[in-house]
Amino acid sequence: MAVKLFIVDDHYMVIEGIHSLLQNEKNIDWMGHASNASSCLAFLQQQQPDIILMDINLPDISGIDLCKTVKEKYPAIYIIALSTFNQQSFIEKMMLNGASGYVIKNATQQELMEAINAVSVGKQFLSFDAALAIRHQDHESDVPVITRREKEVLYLIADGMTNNEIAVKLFISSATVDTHRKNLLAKFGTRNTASLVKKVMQLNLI
Amino acid sequence: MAVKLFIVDDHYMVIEGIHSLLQNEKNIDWMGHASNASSCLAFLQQQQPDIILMDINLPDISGIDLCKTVKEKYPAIYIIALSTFNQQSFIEKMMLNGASGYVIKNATQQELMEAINAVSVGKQFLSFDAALAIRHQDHESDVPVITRREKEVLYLIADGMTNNEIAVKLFISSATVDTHRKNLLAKFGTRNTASLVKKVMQLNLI
DNA sequence: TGGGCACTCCCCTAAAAAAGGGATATTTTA
DNA sequence: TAAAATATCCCTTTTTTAGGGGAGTGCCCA
Repeated sequence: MAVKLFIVDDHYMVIEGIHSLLQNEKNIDWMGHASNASSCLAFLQQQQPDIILMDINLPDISGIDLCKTVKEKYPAIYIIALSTFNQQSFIEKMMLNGASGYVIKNATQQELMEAINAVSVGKQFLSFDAALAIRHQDHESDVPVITRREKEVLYLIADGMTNNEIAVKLFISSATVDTHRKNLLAKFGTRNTASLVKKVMQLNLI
Repeated sequence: MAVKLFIVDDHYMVIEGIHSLLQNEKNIDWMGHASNASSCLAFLQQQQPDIILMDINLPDISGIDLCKTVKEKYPAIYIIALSTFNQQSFIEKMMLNGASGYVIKNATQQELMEAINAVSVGKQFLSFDAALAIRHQDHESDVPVITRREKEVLYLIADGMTNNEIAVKLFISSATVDTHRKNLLAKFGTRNTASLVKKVMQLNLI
């Protein structure tokens, strides 16, 4: 039985490329494509594919959020994330939000078919390059647990405010802000504000 | 006479998409593709196409630099930049480096052919969406122009190094590093390191 | 009910950065 | 070639951080 496939990607050339790669596959039933999240959701109200190939970068809502929404409304649909090399950090979130696999946009026809076949029977598929990327990420970026107050202070630090300014804003002493700042540096294992902000941005906490 | 076309893009799906879009065009002579800058340059030593469709994001050298190199060595080759929506800021640089046009990766077959036809007779082609995009960019996210040295210093600052450490690393005085730091703060319109790093990360310069 | 945690505040010193200023080579480029 | 941009260096002063330390209060929960 053919797998009903739908694609969400804002790049027409990518859609055309995938279409071209899969046009000779007999067990693929090409249902069409959407170029943004909202038209994808509109389509799903009419028909449901078995598998959605979903880009992470979409013009309206991010693929990460769209993935979550789709899985909540249609748990039976399997989602394969489509990603670029530079987006490894998002892939984990995509998987957490219910994606069953991901392939990188320069995957070959063979790799793409492997992914579709694996996912269509309920397995997970992680493309080799991306799996490598995630492993890298795993042992160098364990997100520390920070408290509510620390997070507040962190945001204000990243906005360029000094301890004194933050103290005024939060109605606390600048000594307290300093303590929070020290704890943040310790928790993130960073030496100074610059590396703290960089790390926090990389972890997408801001 | 057929236009000899070559493609440089690191995403196989995009190449396949373009190939598929153009396969029925009689006046296109598909010469092949490269997935990075160095294999593109290697190819050009053997054969020269009339037009290169060149992605801006390449794994080794940026398309912007590759464009410059190619135009210096082979001025007769016309280059059309391939871009994503988010990369409007680079397009201008691409044009400055000798590109004759650009199309966005979700261009239709018709748009792509218009671009190729225009460029092959020496005209410029600016895709509508991208032209709009450039106008948008102008007033909402002006990425400041920073020098090579400033960029080096910026990276090291974001890595948490102090002026002294950077000075040792770059074999310059810490006073010089301080000057670069001041210029960076001024150019990005930020008050301190924290907001500088945040802004730079947001602009995807790191 | 007592330990753990979050939040608050304070002390100290040394280091670093921010914010002014100015100056002089060198390299690019128009 | 001359102007412009870039890279280099130095000065002062003030503000801010970093890195130690300790310490009290309130809250949750085992």
